[in-house]
Amino acid sequence: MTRWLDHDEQHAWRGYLRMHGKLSARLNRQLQADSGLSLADFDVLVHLTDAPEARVRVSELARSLQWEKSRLSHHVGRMEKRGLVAREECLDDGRGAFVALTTAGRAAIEGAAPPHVDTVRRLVFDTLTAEQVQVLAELSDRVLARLDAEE
Amino acid sequence: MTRWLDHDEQHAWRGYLRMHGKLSARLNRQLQADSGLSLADFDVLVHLTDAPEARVRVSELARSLQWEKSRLSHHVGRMEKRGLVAREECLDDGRGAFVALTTAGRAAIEGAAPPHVDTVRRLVFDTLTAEQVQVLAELSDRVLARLDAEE
DNA sequence: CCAACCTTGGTGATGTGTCAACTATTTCGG
DNA sequence: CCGAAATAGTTGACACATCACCAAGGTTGG
Repeated sequence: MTRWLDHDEQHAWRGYLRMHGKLSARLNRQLQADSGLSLADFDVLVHLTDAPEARVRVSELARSLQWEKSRLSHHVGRMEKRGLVAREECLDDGRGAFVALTTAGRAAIEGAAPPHVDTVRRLVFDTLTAEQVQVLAELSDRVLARLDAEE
Repeated sequence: MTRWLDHDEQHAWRGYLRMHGKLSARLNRQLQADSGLSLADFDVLVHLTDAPEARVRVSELARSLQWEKSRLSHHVGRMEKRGLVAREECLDDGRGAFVALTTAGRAAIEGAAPPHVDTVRRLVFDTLTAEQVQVLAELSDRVLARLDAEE
């Protein structure tokens, strides 16, 4: 028998969905307007700058972004066309490929990051108490663990 | 000067993004597999069943879903093609239109809701403490208020 | 060695979201 | 009343996500 959500649960669930919807829309718009990047572009570029030689194997990138490989492949194709990243072949493994940060890509992320972080801070961290942030982290980890456990 | 996120903030932020990504992907997949509906379809149908005569003006639906009108228009078009909803003209206002629930649409939502709620409960509410749920609701309201204030 | 199999990565079709431009109708100031 | 502005909704172009499938290179057991 299905147990429906009670009043408080419904409040929490609807609030969460609503917040995420509006928040991500806002962040996307701001990023797009300030730097011409989408959130997805931003994530890709962040992962590349974090890498030792600013290049990462496609499958590793997919894993750390938690993206499907085909999504990443399409996305990298579009970013490549815009000059933000470049594909490089892998000598060790003929099937493999690297995604590498270009100069333009580095410039883009360096320009995009400060206003983006400012916005996140203003909308989220300056708005919440330290305790709320703490609980958000715990709660996320917990749901993530549950998701992983159900694989 | 940009203040970067400190360690705890970064943990919370990354965790939240990761959780939302995986959670929504999972919910979408489950709903799709069980009932052939997407989360977006589901939301539309829920709002229609909540309405007095199971039909709502397009702009009101857009407002309560917090969707852009063009998104809704496209989506309704696709749902109409699948027989889940029907468009009806509005006599009071020649520009206006209603979106109405069809019999097939009602059947779809009634079949989809129980397994969906079960999944949400299992992944989220059974996993979290009552206090965490409480904080999630508060925190969502707070960020939403901040977003609204910045209009 | 080599045939079956697995892994890496890409492709095309289709559904979905966003933006800007558009049509049709209503509303309202003068 | 008339014409400008506001409102309701649609459309087309394009970015994006997902699915099913494919191609080519690697791996391994017989």
